[in-house]
Order: sequence, then C-alpha cells, then structure tokens
Amino acid sequence: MNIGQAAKRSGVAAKTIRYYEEIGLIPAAGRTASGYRDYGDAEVETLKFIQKARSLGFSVHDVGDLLTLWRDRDRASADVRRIAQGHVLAVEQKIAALQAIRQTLEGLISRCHGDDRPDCPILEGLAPGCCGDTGQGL
Amino acid sequence: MNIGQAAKRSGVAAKTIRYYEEIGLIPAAGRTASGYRDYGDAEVETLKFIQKARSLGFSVHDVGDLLTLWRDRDRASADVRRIAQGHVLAVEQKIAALQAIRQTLEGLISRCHGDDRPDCPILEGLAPGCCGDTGQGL
DNA sequence: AAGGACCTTCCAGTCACCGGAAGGTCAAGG
DNA sequence: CCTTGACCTTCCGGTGACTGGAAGGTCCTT
Repeated sequence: MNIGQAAKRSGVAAKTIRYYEEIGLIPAAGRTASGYRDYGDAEVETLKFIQKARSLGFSVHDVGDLLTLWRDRDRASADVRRIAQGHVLAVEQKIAALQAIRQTLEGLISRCHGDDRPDCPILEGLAPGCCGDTGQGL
Repeated sequence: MNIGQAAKRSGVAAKTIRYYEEIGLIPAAGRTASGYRDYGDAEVETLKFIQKARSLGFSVHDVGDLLTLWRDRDRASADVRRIAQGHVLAVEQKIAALQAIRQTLEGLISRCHGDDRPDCPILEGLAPGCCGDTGQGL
C-alpha cells in the first residue's frame, strides 16, 4: 500500500511518516518500481504503536526506546516500566505547574471587574513596582 | 545600563532581550556611542512585566497584546480579562489532557510487574492487534 | 489525451528561544 | 602602554515535532 493508505490506516499523517523515516524512528520503507514508498500491515502496526505512544505524550526519543523494547522479545518489563514512570513524573510536574498558573490567573481575574473602566488588577498584578509590589513576583 | 545589567535586574536573559527586540515585542533600545544597547529603569520594568506574563504561560503574542493594553491608560479592563480568560481556558484544557494521559499511564504501569520477565502490559497496551485489541485505542 | 488525485524531493516556517563563533569595547592591574 | 578578561555586537545554526507549499513525476479513469 502507498503512504496515503498507510497514513489513513495508522492515523499518522503521510508527512509525519516521511519525517519519522528521515529521523530514523522507522526504517526506510521499501519502494515500488516508480519510487513510491510501499507499506505492509506490519509497518502500519508499528505506526499505530507510535501514534498511541505519541498521543500519551511520549517524546519521539522515548518512542524510539519503546519501539526497540517492543521489538525485543527478551526485554525486561522493568525497562519499559522505567520509561513510563519517568514520563508520568514529567506529566505530573507539568500538571502541577499548570495548576499553579491557573490558580494565579483565576485570582487575578476574579479581582478584575472586566468592564469599560481602565483599572485592571490583572495588569497591576503583572506590573512590577505597582500597587505595593515588592518585586517578589506574583 | 547595558544589556547584562538589564538582564540581571529583569530576570530576562540578555539573549532573550535581543530576541524580543528583534521580533518587535519591545522597541529597539537606545545605543551608546560605541553601539552598546542602553537601558533605563522603564525598560527594565517592561521586561519584568514580560517575564511575569511569560511565567504565567502567556504566549509572546499574548504578551504583546497585554503590553499594548498595559501602556494604554484608557484601555478597558474587559479587554485584559478576555485575554486572561482565554488563556485560563487553554491552561485548563492542557491540564485535562495531561490528567487523562497520567491516568492511562498509571493504569498501564500498575499492571506491569516491572521485573526481568519480558511480558509487559505497557507495551501490550500500546500495541495494536495484540491481546484482544479492538483497534479502538487505549 | 486530459484531468485529478496521488506520489516524490526539497525548502521554509512554526515557537521561543539557546549556543557558539568572530570580532569590537571597556575597565582594571602590572 | 599593554594585557587580560569580562563584557558587548552581529550572524548563523540548532532545538522538537512537525506542517505547508512549490515543482515535478505517476497512476487511474474517462
């Protein structure tokens, strides 16, 4: 099947498949006589694997590691677990950072009347040296 | 003061200050006779404002809008509020997406014994067509 | 034969910077 | 006066993970 079919079946865009090949995440596909890339079911399964891992936020680098482990029938599950747990930790840190941001923003927004008047606690909260700002940030 | 001093006082790296000037987020700084950029307290305050807004996750584009509003003594606070609320929405969506990812990952990890044995529910969860996978994803 | 939907490669752009090279400037110390 | 080292300047390239588009070749149908 050609790249468009593989893209449709795997859920990975054709452009992205070429990109993955270029960076070596997947091996170079076979070619037809006319130079078109040619894919089989196994390649599509690999692409689906990649797609799922990426949708869980694994970096392309991590996906490369996971793919290697996936192909290795003798891998230790501990290796996979380590990658996944490292990723969970990173995800949790991102969540915490975003929650802190949300809290700060909502505090500022709740104090802003949001009408035609120019005074705005949001800008005042962002502005240093304003409204008794101690320079310690928000 | 030169760019290094402005960087230290504002918390924005010198490289980043030049970048902000290049993309037009801040006006081009004055220059000394020898060509060094020259900053005053007002510029440092602007940089601090930018630094705080960026630390709250506003895009550089949004910071530009906020700066315009900040400089406009007649702005309506509603304009600021709209930008901030749009950003909160985006932040909340990111948090939700990350939480879903975390949940999925933790489900997979909890089923993985994580030892020397090769069978691993994490990889099986990522692999399509495996273990009764319906192709419906995780 | 013609059209449209594919495919190919290559280049550029995204976002928000960071690193480094090559070269000019400044202030202090010998 | 000269050197040293810490600054500053510009410019170029790289990051991650793609995405868009141009120019040109191929395939299939009518």
